[in-house]
Amino acid sequence: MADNMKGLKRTHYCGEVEGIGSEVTVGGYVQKARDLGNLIFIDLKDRTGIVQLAFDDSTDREIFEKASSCRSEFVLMAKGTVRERESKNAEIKTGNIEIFVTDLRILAKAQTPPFEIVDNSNTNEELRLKYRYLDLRRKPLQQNIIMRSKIAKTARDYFYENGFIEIETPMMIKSTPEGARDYLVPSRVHPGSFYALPQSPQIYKQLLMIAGYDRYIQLARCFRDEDLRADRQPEFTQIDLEMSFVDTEDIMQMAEGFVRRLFKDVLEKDIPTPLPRMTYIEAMERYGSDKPDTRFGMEITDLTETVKNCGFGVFTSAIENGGTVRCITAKNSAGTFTRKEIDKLTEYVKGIGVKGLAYIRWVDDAPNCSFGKFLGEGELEAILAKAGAEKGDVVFIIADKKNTVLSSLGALRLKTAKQLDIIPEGMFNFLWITEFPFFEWNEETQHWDAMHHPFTMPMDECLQYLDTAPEKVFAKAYDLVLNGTELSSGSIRITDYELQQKMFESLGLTDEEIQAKFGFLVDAYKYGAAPHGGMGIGLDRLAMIMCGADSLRDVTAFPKVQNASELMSDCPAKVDDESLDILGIKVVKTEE
RNA sequence: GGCCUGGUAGUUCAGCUGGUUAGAACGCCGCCCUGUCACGGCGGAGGUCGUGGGUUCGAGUCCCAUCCAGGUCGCCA
Repeated sequence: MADNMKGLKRTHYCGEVEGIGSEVTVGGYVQKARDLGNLIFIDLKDRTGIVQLAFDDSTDREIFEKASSCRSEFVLMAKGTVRERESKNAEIKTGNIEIFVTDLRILAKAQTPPFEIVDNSNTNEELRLKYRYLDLRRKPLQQNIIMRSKIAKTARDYFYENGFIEIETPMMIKSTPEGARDYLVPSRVHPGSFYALPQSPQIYKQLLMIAGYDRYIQLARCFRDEDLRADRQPEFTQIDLEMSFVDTEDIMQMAEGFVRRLFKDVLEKDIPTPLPRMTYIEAMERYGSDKPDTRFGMEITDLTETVKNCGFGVFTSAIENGGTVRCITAKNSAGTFTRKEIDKLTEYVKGIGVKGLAYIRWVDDAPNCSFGKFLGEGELEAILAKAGAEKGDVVFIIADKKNTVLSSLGALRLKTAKQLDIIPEGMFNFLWITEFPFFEWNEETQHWDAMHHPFTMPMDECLQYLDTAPEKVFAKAYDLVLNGTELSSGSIRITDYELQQKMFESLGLTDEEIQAKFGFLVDAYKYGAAPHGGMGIGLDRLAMIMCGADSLRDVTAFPKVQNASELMSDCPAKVDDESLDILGIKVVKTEE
């Protein structure tokens, strides 16, 4: 039987013990016990830090015996006198003192954990996730979770101070087949009918604006049944907000105020505002991405004019077919990008839909050009000059349709930068991306889709092209990018009933479809709505970047793994037939 | 769904072109130790080499399949 806490009350957290000569009581987990024979030291930890417990020959024998039986991760409560250490430890906050223990309780023994619970654990993540409650005892993870809490608090503080009202929207809603796949929840009362978990509170927050709540905020859980990435979990949290009587500028300013406040309060960093802005088109042209990482250069160069008359058929035929030829120049990379490494990069870009990768690798005096034998006199020099290449550089060139060239060079830019390790640490580069195209041509279905969502307001000057030239319509949409990660996405909404109808028509939706999918929302706008818009800021991604973590798993208490299961509880799991019967569900296909 | 990487004591890893009894460090257990803090010393236990099949006189090692995990493309209005 374990001891109890009777007669003891905690006076201090471990990391906060002070006051030589005073009597304190602490509780915590054994980090490490050092038994020197007639002298025992125990490092006791809690979420605030570590304090050393000391036992020697003047310690009561019973307590001493108990101390010598302590093992890692035992849960203890100890009462004693704070005294100066004979030899100090500058590494820890409480390194000058120790507690000479006069009462010790073993509140719980602990099995030897399946992995060592230490700060710099190298243990396989699969195992740590299976025993997540042990992994969460580690300091780095505790600090991340605590920082996440501070971020959430700052968000509430800031937006409450600015007149926002926190309102909860439902977690069980109607499935809308647009966008990501929904997680479905079967209804018992209506067999064969399903709720969906929200991908975002989008529709509800717009309804709240119609209802006159003016400024809304919610730390909203969102769900998307799509494959995971390091920066994508199937359930995640958004700092979701919406404002009335505003245009783009007002919302961006509000968001910038939040960013400034957040980094000041949580990281004590000054983020200069206004934050830089870039249109979608400029971002694509310069970085090949709608979420460019601007912490390093290596921007895309257009070689089309330079090579349009050159002897290399791959380039000229791409241009003749309306395509383009562009490149990125990786400075001082010829040592890293050997022929073998370039072959790997070629395979990589082929995987994202490009036919090939041309390169010029400039080592020594003679640039090694993959298409050199097709070039006439002076042509190689012209390309190198245009690309800004010098000795030691490698130029990567792709010729294809414009969109393909830009996005593949954008991907290559990131990959090569990571390989070259030229992305600076400790920087926080924010960037607004504005003026998104409203429509996106869908090759599969051969019609125009909404790039953002169909309630997004077109820019005022683009309304004239709605019927005639959809490609010229840009949206009042704005994404906030941080270090190449899409942090937030927002827009001004269409508040005009007639315009909304027109947008649906342009997207090829029939009246029946509109009514079935968004009938209640469309109807609501008949009753009058102030101009409004908002955004959703990814709390998890924000926490990940602010913590310097590489994965959302490091800032999520109980994350899912790549196949969307949770290793600790082993969910999702089958349910018994009776439960299915009640729901009127029959499983016809199962994974073996 | 595609591609890439990985899976060997509790943990992190080594194990060459197939060849005696599969090793190391840390952890764990026992004994010793009065100023440790990566304590130290001595001793010990611990392995179906992810799983299944195949090739071979012989497989941790080669081949096929499969499972699990990570990364990524598709996907993510």
